[in-house]
Amino acid sequence: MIIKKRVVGGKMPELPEVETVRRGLSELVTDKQITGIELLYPKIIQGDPQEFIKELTGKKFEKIDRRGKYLLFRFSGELTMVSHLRMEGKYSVKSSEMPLDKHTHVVFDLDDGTQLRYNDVRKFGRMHLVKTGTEDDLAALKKLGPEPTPETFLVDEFYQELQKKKKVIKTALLDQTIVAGLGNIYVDEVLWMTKIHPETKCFEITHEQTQKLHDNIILELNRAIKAHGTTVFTFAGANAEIGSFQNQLNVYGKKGEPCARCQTPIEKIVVGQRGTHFCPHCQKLISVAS
DNA sequence: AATGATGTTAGAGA
DNA sequence: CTCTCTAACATCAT
Repeated sequence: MIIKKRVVGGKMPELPEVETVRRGLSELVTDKQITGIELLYPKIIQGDPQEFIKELTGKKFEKIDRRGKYLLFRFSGELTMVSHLRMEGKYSVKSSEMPLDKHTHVVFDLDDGTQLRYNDVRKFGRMHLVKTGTEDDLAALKKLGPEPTPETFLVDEFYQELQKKKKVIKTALLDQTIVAGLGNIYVDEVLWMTKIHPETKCFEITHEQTQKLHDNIILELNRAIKAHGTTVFTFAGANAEIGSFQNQLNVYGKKGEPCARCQTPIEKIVVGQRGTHFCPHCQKLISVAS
């Protein structure tokens, strides 16, 4: 007996966590066939739940892709399930013998006696079934900015976008339309790395700062992917913490602790209704124009 | 005990 | 179109 159950997905599904889930789940479900689906909380499904069950039953997992924080499950029959974990969504593959967790909302029965289970305490996650190739027509994916890779995320375009925006940089980086994948944690980290105050107006950020910010976004997300995000994998009842990125955070959740660069205590404020951590010494607000 | 905060995003309203 | 605020929901800390 090796692995009885495995939970893939942690509490912080930003891009690195979603990518970690994608990689972990790919190994667990690829080539398996869905023999049945139970919807314990049908609101997770966008569109007609009965149609969702009917269409996917009998289909086989071919691969899993990712776009921003969205998982794209590719099935036989030209079907794609677009899945967003929102705040606390998690997938697990377990034997059908294992009791269901209290917050399991969707169960896919697989042809090897296991089940792919979707668990989500706050029920914010959503799944959407579309014909493969039409996923970009979904409003959510259509407006998504470039993936944060050197090939797709271009400094000049980034700078042009920022120059057009009147809102503050923290809010802009969170909204997924300029660049996809950053969430509250990595935005705070990346702004600290680049020494930009989170309330800096986008149009006030210089080209040089934009270049550094761009490079740091790519660097930081890749570092986090390498550390497997903060994902917790569960092996046969014993927890094994594989994701280790929380050890590399510099400001998120560090209120009152000394800044790693200058020892000034990290402050926590609210920006755009989101908790925001920064170093008041390293990240000065240059202009207060509003 | 009641209130506020918690990783996200769609949708409403200005 | 852009921007801001709230709702969706459960749990935990204060």
